[in-house]
Amino acid sequence: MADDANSSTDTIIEKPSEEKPTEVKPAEVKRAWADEVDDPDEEEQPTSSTSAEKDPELNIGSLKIDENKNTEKFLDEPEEGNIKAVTGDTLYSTAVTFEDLNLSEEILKGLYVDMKFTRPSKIQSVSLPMILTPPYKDLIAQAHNGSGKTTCFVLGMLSRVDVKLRAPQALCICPTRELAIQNIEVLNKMGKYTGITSFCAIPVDRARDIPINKRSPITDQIVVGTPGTIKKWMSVKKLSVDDMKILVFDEADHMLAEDGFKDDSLRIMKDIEKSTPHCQVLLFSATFNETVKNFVSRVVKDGNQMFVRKEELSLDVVKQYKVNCPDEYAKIHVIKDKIFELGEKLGQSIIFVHTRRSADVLHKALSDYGWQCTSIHGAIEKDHRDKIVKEFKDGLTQVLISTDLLARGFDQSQVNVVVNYDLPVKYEYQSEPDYEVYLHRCGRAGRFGRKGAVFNLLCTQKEHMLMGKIENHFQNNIVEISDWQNNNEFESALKAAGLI
DNA sequence: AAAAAAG
Repeated sequence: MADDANSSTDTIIEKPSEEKPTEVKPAEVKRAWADEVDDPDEEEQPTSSTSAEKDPELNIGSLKIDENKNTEKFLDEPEEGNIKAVTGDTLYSTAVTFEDLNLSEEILKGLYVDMKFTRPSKIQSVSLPMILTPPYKDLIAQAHNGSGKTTCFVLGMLSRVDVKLRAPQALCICPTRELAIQNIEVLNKMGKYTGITSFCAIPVDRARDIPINKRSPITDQIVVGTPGTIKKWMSVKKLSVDDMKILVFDEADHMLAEDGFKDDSLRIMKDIEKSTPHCQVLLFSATFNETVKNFVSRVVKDGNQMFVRKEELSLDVVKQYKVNCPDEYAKIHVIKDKIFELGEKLGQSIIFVHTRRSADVLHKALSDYGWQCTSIHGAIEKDHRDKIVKEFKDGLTQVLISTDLLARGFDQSQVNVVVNYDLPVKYEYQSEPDYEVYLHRCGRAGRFGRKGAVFNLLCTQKEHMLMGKIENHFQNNIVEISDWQNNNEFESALKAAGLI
């Protein structure tokens, strides 16, 4: 990463007349998310003269907002540490309010009334002007888990499509069915008053599937789905890309990784390029390792880029612990006696496991002890997967066992405990931890700056070694719980995490 | 020695 790349905003280019350009200010101050409202720095950052002319109440460049505005959401919001904006020759204004973005009345209504949003988060205020301002440059955006990336690309898609044109104009590609469903739900809620319609292109159980040749072409403006199904719809010409204006990759590092969906993603990108000269490409993720960062920077050459340093990516508000477990039995008992008994009344928990089989085994073991929980992985019937997720999101279940199916993107604000029953490892080198997946798993807790705790259950020498590498990688100290049977240790852990 | 998607 070019560390000096954050100062390239000196050239002003022609902007639409009603826009008042101000400098993109890469946040350089390190701070914990939850400190945001108490942080005196917030109010003392220099104000740019252009924004002062525009509205004396509005202090663009800092995060101060009109005091008449409801700042409730503001209090909850995570603060982005160290974003670097490489803006090339285009100057963008950061948005302090959603009104600053020239969003339509209909979209604003969806944001305020249905989403109950009051003000853009940091990533939103920086990236949305880049997305919505001509010449609609491509964008690679990295921001913390739970900081509101989905809103960025959903608003981008909603704003850029023409509701009068009954043809697909925006496409969002996700790594799992669950994420596609979640994104389309956000989209539909935010776009409720726009008249824009959407289509979810994901695999369904065969019993419910309508043969594709019997289906009519998609006329919805926005399509959200998984790579295989999108490719299938495109190949039979039921998904036209002729009018495509904006292409989004959610969890983009995984979508463009060698061992992820690279081939599918590039195929789709090229097919769109062939039939539409100017389709804006947006890549969003909380993680971009060096390899994939280099690759995506080549794929999306002339776009805007914002990255976060890896040491600042680990969420401070989500406290991480390592639990010494002498054997597998101890791991199960930690979950049974500590996570269930202490954690249950605190909210919801997700337990991550390495394989489908261990998900089944753990689920059965806990059920045999009489504990209610559910489990999800890719070998489960799709209708049932949807049901498990819905029950969990509706708060009907408290503990969900999952493979890495839900490691990325899954957004359930009530989750404040994550358990790594085993640590994620790289496929090629199983002695190397998968740092990105680790971070994504942790990110299931502490959504939008909320408190959370992660318990890593360690048994073998290898697991301790993996843990050490993770601590070293993110340069953070993970507190040890030495006695897995000690209630006091768990209680003080939960207390330190702010959960009790 | 994997997960997911999809075939």
